[in-house]
Amino acid sequence: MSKSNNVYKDAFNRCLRLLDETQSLPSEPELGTLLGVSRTTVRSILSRMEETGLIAWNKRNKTVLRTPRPEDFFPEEETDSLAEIIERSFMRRLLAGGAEAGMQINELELAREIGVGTTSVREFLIRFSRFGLIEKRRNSHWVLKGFTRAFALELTEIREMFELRSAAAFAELPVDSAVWADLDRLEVEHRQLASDIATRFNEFSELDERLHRLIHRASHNRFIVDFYDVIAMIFHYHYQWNKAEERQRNEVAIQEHLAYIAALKSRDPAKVDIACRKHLKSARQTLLSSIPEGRQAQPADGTLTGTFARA
Amino acid sequence: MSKSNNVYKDAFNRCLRLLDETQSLPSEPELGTLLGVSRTTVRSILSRMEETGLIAWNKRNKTVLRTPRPEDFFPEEETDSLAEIIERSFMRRLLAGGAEAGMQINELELAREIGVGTTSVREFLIRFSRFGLIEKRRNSHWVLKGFTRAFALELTEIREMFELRSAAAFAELPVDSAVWADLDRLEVEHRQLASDIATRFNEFSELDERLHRLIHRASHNRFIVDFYDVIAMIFHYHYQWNKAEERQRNEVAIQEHLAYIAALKSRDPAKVDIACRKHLKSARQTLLSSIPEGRQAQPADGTLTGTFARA
DNA sequence: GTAATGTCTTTTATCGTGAAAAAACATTTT
DNA sequence: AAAATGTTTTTTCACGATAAAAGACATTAC
Repeated sequence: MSKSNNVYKDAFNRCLRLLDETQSLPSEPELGTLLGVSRTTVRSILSRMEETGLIAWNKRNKTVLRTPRPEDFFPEEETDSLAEIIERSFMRRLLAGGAEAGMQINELELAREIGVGTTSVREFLIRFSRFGLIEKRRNSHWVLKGFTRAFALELTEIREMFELRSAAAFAELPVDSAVWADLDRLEVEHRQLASDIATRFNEFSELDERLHRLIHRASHNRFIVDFYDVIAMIFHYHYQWNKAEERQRNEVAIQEHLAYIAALKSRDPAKVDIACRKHLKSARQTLLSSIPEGRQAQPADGTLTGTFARA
Repeated sequence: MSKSNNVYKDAFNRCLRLLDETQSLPSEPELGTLLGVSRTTVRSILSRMEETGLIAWNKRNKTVLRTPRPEDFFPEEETDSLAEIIERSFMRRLLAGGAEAGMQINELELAREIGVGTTSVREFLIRFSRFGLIEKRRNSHWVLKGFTRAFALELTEIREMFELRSAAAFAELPVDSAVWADLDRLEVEHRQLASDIATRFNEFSELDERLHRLIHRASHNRFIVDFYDVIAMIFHYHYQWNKAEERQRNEVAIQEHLAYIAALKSRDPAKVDIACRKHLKSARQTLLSSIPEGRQAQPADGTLTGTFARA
């Protein structure tokens, strides 16, 4: 089947949303930058838009003829990259339970179950291995290390080390640095979210990631910045996994963030250290509480497949 | 061409060396464990040994008939795994000069030049990316970030953080822990090497890695332990790259190691901290001095190929 | 009856191939 | 002549296929 054209479909959908706002589209290179794709893909998009009567296209002239209808969009599920599909599928199996530490992971079976080629699965597993949840036996299978309490503790240990250092570096950034404006913007968004918490509490995770990434970037260390990918991945799935008291947890976290932001703005190392420690401590608690020691939940339905096999 | 049988060839060679010592070989499963391969591979090895008259093989009876001759061995270069071949080839290009930050890496070209399939190169690059020297542009090429001073500084920053913590954890290990025996053994080896330094100075790098890995393991943190892979890789190639004053550098390092070991054995946190800091500081100096700021050496011969292309 | 050997099956490692997407080059338009 | 469009080439991404290697099962030896 070779390669899916999800890049084209996704960019097409995003381009459709642009149509609402303007009467005519910009030049091809400009559109390419806007959508983050090559001109080749832009031209495919324009071709289809012309065919389906959305625009009239003649050289530099791309006039919008009508507003897009729901049926103009490609189905959402066709816009995901293979890597995303595999990751979701793999994580669902991992969190669905029955995936205990020490189990073997079978590339071929995983590929068959997801309905993709083995190469893509292999590449995914290699990329995924840096999260510390799986390990390769040379010339043989992968071993699941498990989403355990030990994992969470090791992860948070590094996180705390890195974030304390980054926060300290952040506070020392010159006052004319652009980060202070970014921080102000994040503060405003935090306040808005805090006042709308009843309805928008699930928007917190995105804000959370943005704040922490901003702080980590102050370290100017690629290993620290890259490590946030591990944290972000875990929290992304953790938020989906642990919905208990989500609203209350997020409400607390927002207040901690605001205190943290205030401390950073004070540029007082001692204050920064205290606020940072406090937030990290409760973040660790939240994560740990979602991983009961002897977690071995069985899947609710018959979904348990042979992806993970007893060793 | 599918897959090379380097696992078999390498295990065969290693098995040949066993022949010198014994009159008859152990059982197939035992040999498998010994050589780290499956019984399937063991049987292939035994078959060939029988064919070439090295052993007489009848069921459980594997009698050695003669000592192996040089021509019995497979050539060394046929025993390397593809991943090793690709890594060496890639690193040679990287260190040969002309590989400046920002350049593009071309998978196809790299594959062609090394004479392997693109899949293997892709997988290598994904694995290699965790070292922080290259970065992927989505749906597009890889970008070389370069073996620069900034890289070395970021690397050592993390290394120092991790090692100080590991060393502190090491000193707190109970006295009956097995690590103290390992440490004693390493101390002896260090002393032996120190007295033979004139002839064996190039054996230091292996000892260096063993000591640091032992210490890092005390952290009981997979991220810290795994990070040593990055350091090991860099130092491995760095040792090949920078031969200037190698003997003297290693002599100093051995003394620092011995002081470090003594500090650990004292189990006094303050002493450990001092010895660790001192050694890390000179390790950083050594690494930094091998990366002159404006390094842009051109290759000595016409080896510069299109693997790295100007952006 | 445990542990080896003998045989058969499954999985991993690697390649060549082809479509999607990017990038390079050539031509036109303003 | 700078920046767009039109055209061609190259590269990336993903698949199925195949030999090497691992693993499972059946049989024999002690």
